[in-house]
Amino acid sequence: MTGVERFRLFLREKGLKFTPERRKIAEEIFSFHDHFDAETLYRRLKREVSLATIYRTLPLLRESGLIREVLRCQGRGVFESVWGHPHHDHLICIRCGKIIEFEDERIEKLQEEVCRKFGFQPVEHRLGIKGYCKECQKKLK
Amino acid sequence: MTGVERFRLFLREKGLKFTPERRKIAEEIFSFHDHFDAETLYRRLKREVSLATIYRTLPLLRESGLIREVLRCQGRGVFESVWGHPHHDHLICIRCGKIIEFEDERIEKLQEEVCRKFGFQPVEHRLGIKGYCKECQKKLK
DNA sequence: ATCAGTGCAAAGGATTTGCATTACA
DNA sequence: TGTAATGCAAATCCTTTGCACTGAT
Repeated sequence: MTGVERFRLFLREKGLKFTPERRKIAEEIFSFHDHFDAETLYRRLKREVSLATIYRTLPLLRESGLIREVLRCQGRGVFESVWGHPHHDHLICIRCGKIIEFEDERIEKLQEEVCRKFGFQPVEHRLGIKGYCKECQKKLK
Repeated sequence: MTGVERFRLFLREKGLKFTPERRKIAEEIFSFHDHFDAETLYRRLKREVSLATIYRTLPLLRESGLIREVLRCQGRGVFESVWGHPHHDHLICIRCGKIIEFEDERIEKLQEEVCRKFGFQPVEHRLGIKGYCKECQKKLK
C-alpha cells in the first residue's frame, strides 16, 4: 500500500473527500523523502494547488500520521513524510541549517515507557537537538 | 550566582550592554518557573519594556542557555527558564493544552552519545511528545 | 443533490525592522 | 564620546479565513 492510498483510506474513514488537489499534494510528498515547508510544496506542485489548500491539507496528513512537523524555523513549519521511513530524530545545525537524521531505538523505548507512566497516549513526538555540526565547529575556530 | 547575574556576565563577554530593560526582563523570567511567551512577559512586566525589546532579548537569553523554547504553539513561541532547573522534557496534550514535565536521565545520556557519534556540539535540545492526557482520553470516549 | 473542498483575496497574528532618540560602557 | 539599545509604528511573513463557486460522493 502506498502513502497516497493510505491517505485516501484515512479520508474515507473520516467521511472526507479525496480530491484531485489532495491527491496531488500526497503524491508529491510521498514521491521524495525530504524536509519541506508549505511554500516549497507549492512550488514543487507548480502552483497547481493553492497555498490555502496546502495549508488546509497538511493538518490532515499530520493527523493521519503520514507526515510530521520536524521543527518550526522562524515561524515556518518544516515537515517530512513518515510513510515508509522508520522514525528518527534530528540534529539541527544552527549555523548552516543542515539537518542530520539519526535513529535510536533505545530512546524510542524510553519514550514509550514515560508515556505509560503518565497514562499519556502519544500521537506524535519530536526530538530535535540544536547545535553546531562538525564542519561549522571548525569554521568557528 | 543568580540567573540575572549569569545573564549580565554573558552580555559582558559578548561586549553587549546590560540595560535596565534587559535586567527587568531577566529578573521577571527568573522570578518564577513557568512556561511563557513574549506577550505574557510583556504583561507581567506591566508594559514597562516594549514588545520589540522583549523580542530582541529573548534570542540573547536563549543563546546564553538560560532559557529555551519549549514549543511553538500556533506560531507563538513558548519558553521556560532553564536556570536552576534540571533539564526535562514535555508531554503536551493536544486537546486541553496541558504540559506535563518529566525527566529521564537515561534519555539525556543517550542524546549525548548520539552527538558524540556525529561530532555534533549540542547547544539546546527539545523532546516533546504530543498526544492525549489521561483526562482527555476519558472525555473522548 | 448535498455538502465538503477549492481558489482568491483579505484578514490575522506573531515577530521583525527602520529610524530617530537615549543612555550604557 | 561612541556605539549599541530602545520605543514606536510600519512592515513582514507565515498562516488562516470568508465567500462564492465547484465538484466528489
